[in-house]
Amino acid sequence: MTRDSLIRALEAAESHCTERGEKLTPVRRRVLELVLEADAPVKAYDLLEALKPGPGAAKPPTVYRALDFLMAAGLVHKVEALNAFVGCSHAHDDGGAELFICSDCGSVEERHGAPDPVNMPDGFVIERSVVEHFGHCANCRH
Amino acid sequence: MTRDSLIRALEAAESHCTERGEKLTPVRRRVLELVLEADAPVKAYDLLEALKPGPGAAKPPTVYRALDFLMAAGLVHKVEALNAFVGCSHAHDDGGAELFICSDCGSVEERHGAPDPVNMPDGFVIERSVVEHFGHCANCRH
DNA sequence: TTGCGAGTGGTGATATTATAACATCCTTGA
DNA sequence: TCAAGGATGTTATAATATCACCACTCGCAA
Ligand SMILES: [Zn+2]
Ligand SMILES: [Zn+2]
Ligand SMILES: [Zn+2]
Ligand SMILES: [Zn+2]
Repeated sequence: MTRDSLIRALEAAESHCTERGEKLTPVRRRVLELVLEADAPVKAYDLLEALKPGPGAAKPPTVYRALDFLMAAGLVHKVEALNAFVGCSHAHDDGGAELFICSDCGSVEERHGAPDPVNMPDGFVIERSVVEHFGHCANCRH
Repeated sequence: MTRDSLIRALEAAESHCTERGEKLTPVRRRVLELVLEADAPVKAYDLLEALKPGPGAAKPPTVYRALDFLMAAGLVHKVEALNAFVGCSHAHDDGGAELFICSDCGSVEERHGAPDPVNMPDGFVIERSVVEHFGHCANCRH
């Protein structure tokens, strides 16, 4: 992610929060920035490390609170199978995204609007879906 | 799961392992039994507790090794979003299953053969997919 | 102005989930 | 008999996540 697009993403996040009547506070903004800067899913404790140099050394709850907020706002997604987090440039409030994660380079592509499963159990109503595909991206195929 | 079907599942698991040239040892068998008995995804440390009464009190590695083995054999799946495990009655060696998990009662239904995603990034090759749907089963709809 | 209350973040402790590293035991077959 | 591999036991620790409590700030109403 280039410097410019990072700045644009942060501005978009700012107004996205405002629209929701919420505040993108400095801590939250900094965490989002770190997640967006990373070129692969990033771990909570790596964020913690990255925040250390700042004035108050951050503790775990600080990071997890920020991540919870950002996830609720649709600005960050959790990769469940990795216990790691990725930035989202779409800012969609609906929970679900379909993630394609390259096991070689760590790059993550996000897609939306997957159709409902074909073979759903009778009467089941989906509330939230976790869909994570692991494999090799076009750049990493040998 | 009834007593009878539990026994049948264990027998099937036994022969499934034999076919693969592997052994369903007592620890592994016991862990599989516990997972199959549960009517909801079960946590590793709950298994650990359940194994305690036995002769040698089990330690974490024991449980995780058994789970690793059972997952490799396709007898157990991990629910990534819950850090929990469910038994599989299909014994499919290919990694992927599509899970429908009721947030009310914890019941899990498994389906297979979901079609490839429609909107895949260009050139991406999927190796393993995690698909977990959370919602409400037919019994729990209000 | 004063005081309340919601929201936010700091802090120390702790809970939960998972693995590393090494020792022991047991089978199997040369 | 002995070696090799695999399965398990054991101790410790790493990695991930939450709890409980306090302090600060801001907006707002009495
Ligand atoms: Zn997204
Ligand atoms: Zn790649
Ligand atoms: Zn299965
Ligand atoms: Zn249900």
